Amino acid sequence: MKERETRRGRIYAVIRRIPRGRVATYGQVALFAGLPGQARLVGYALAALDVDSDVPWHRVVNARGAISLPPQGHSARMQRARLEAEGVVFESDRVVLARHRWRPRGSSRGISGR
DNA sequence: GCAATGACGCTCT
DNA sequence: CAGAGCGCCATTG
Repeated sequence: MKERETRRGRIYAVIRRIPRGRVATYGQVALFAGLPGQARLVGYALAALDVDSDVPWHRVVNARGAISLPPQGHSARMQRARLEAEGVVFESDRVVLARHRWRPRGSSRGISGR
């Protein structure tokens, strides 16, 4: 499990460029990684992440803005705690994507700000 | 090599 | 707003 990490490496690279205090959805990461529609691959890549990874995986949430990991899970609590520590606001166990959605240059797609 | 599973997303009910 | 169904691809048994 080391070769063919191109796809995974690409995903990690995208996640690494997510600014602090901002969050991105799996679909977004997949899209910017060159894998449109393959949000599952992103989740799979994160699941295989090493504890020593310098990848801010906690900044990745699902399309609803909620943490995909089991709420009672240790990782889920850590993710939320870390996000809140960065200033991310939660609303009913969901991140306010309208306010914290990562917006890389060029992804305007005609948004009026919300 | 086939079958089942999984850190998801979108649409319909 | 919540729940169920279908699709897409990679990893594992």
